[in-house]
Order: sequence, then structure tokens, then C-alpha cells
Amino acid sequence: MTIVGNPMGQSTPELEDAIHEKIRAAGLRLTMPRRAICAVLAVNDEGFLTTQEILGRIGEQGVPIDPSTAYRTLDDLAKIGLIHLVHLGSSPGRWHLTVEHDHQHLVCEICGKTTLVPTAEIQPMFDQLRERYGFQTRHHHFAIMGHCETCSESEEHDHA
Amino acid sequence: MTIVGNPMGQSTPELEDAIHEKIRAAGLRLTMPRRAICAVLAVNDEGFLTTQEILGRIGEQGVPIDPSTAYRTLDDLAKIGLIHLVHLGSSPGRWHLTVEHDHQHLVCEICGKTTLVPTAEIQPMFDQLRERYGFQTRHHHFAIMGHCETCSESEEHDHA
DNA sequence: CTCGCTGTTGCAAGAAGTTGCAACAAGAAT
DNA sequence: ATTCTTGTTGCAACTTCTTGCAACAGCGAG
Ligand SMILES: [Mn+2]
Ligand SMILES: [Mn+2]
Ligand SMILES: [Zn+2]
Ligand SMILES: [Zn+2]
Repeated sequence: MTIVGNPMGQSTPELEDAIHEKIRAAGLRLTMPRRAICAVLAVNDEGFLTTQEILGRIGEQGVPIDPSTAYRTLDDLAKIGLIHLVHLGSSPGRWHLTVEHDHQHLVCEICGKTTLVPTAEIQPMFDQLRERYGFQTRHHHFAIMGHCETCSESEEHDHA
Repeated sequence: MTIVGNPMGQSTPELEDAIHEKIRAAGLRLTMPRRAICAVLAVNDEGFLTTQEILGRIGEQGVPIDPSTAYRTLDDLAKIGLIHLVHLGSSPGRWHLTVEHDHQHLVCEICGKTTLVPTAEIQPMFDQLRERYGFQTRHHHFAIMGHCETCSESEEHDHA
């Protein structure tokens, strides 16, 4: 089950620039390996990629980078809030852009379909958690696992 | 940051039996390695343990089991709904008992404190997701990351 | 443009996690 | 109690991920 948002898409210079901006703003250096990783992330806006997949794409396209560099860099990008690690099922975690994503994700465990839900729709729950427990939800960009409409219906048929 | 519920606690025979029951009911064989793993899970009711931690405890106490067996067995137990893999931050996933846990977890990213929230309090959100998107939330036992009351307050002080 | 500081990289070694397979043992049948 | 079937285990080989470190290069200062 591959989960990508813009598989063979065009690069999106605006987004890529915005990412570079954030990296600089955080005081990180804009190196070649980082540019390569950002490029992959930019064309996969809305996608969820594993570190291995990112490494693979970079290798296909140009100068490969060392795996350890990829692992470390992705951690760094997460630390500055540019990307986010999402665990879909038991497979390795997947990286997902955070910038300009004011939504949450519903992920179907069966077919992998992801549905976007405006954060506003879930906000009331977060507010309630804060009121009752003083708990400040942080990862305002997370994935809720379950079964999508289509797969739910097929399941009912199977039971009949 | 270690997250356990009953660190050096007594074994809880009732819970352990309930687990054995579930394993048998699923048509799985009750082997020595599985008994060992269940024993660790039973004394750590409410705890979150990594596979490595489980392996470590078994090694300390008696006959060690092969790592591959542990990884495979834990996957099997998850498949029959006995345990659940929870990702707290970027560390390896942690196993958590599902049986008799009708609650969700608020996990503090800073101090690791976990707060239990009755599922009923979050149910309205799940219901809403179903009404609007036809989405059936499955993992009714998940972790919401954020900052607990205490840590939120310290942060405010730091800013001042 | 050149220099210098220091954050980053690639490499190598190791730890963690996965997979195929032959030997083994849980538990049903007799 | 004994036998038989087949799900499980431990081992070995492999892939993935992590960590320490010396060489390197981004980029600010001059
Ligand atoms: Mn998104
Ligand atoms: Mn619980
Ligand atoms: Zn689906
Ligand atoms: Zn806290």
C-alpha cells in the first residue's frame, strides 16, 4: 500500500522555497542532502513517505545521500516543525509535511485512503481536553486510524 | 523516560488467565514464550513497554526467548486485539494491553505522564467523524500527544 | 573574494528488527 | 498414554536504523 499525494508530480517552487526559508530561519544550513530531501517532500505535498522511500527517490534522480544523513536530517526537520512523523499501522513511520496543513487525517487501515478533516471540526475535543485535564494537545496534525466509508460497507456485506 | 504502570508489581493471576483465555479462543497455542510475554504484560497492566524492554524482563527472570519470537508473538497478540502498538514520540513503538481498557490516553511529550480519559468523553468526536465522513474509527485506544498541565505551566514561566 | 568557525556529512561499526526454514512441541484424535 | 498434524520456535542471514568520529563545506565576518 503506497501512500503518496503527488506521485510523479511537478516540483512546486513556491512550496520548496517556503521550506528552504523555514530551514534558514531555524538556523540550519541549506546543504545538498537537505535540498534533495526537501525536493522530494515538496513534490509529495499531501503524501506520506517512509525514510526508505525518500532515499530511493533521491537515488533514482541524482546524487544519492547516505542513509544516516537522511535519518538525521528528517529528525531535524521534524524538530523545527516542518514535517511530522505519522504511524499508519505497524509499518515504519511516514513523514508528512506540516506547513500549510491546517487539517487532520483519517486513514483507512484497509485501503489506505486518507481523508482530510479541517482542524476546526476536531478543535472542540481539544478544547475539552484542555478544560478538563489542563492538557495542551501538541501534534495538531495527527492521524486517526479506522475504516473508510467504502470499506465499512464491504465489511457489512461480508458478514451477511 | 520509562513508562510503566506496575513496575515491580505482583503478578495478577486473574488478568493473566483472561489473556490466556483470549489466546486459546483465537486458536493460538499457549507456548512457553507466549506465557512469558503474557506474564510481563500482566504485571505491567497500564504500562507501555517496547519489545526490547519485554525481552529484557524475560531474560532477567527466567529462560530467555529469541528476539524474533518476541517480535512475531507481539504482532500476533496485536492481531487478535489483545494488545495495541502505541507510538509515543519518535522512539520505538510501545505495547499496551487493550483488554478491559475503555479509555484513551493523554501522553505528555515532556515528562511522559499519561492521563486516562474515559472513551465516553471522546465518543462525540468519533460519532461526528462517522456522520460526516462515514469513517469508522477503529483504534478506540490511542494516544494523544501534548503537554500536561504541570509542564504547560512551567513553559509559561520559561517564556516570562 | 578569501578565511575561519562550526554545523553536517559519509563512513564504519554496532544494535534493532525481519524473514526463510528445519526441528520441535501443543493439543486434538485415537 | 501414544500418535499425528501443523502451528511455533530458534537459528542464521539479512535489512534497517543508530551512533561516534574525522573530513568537509555552508555561510558569516573581514
Ligand atoms: Mn496533511
Ligand atoms: Mn490503556
Ligand atoms: Zn478504505
Ligand atoms: Zn508533563
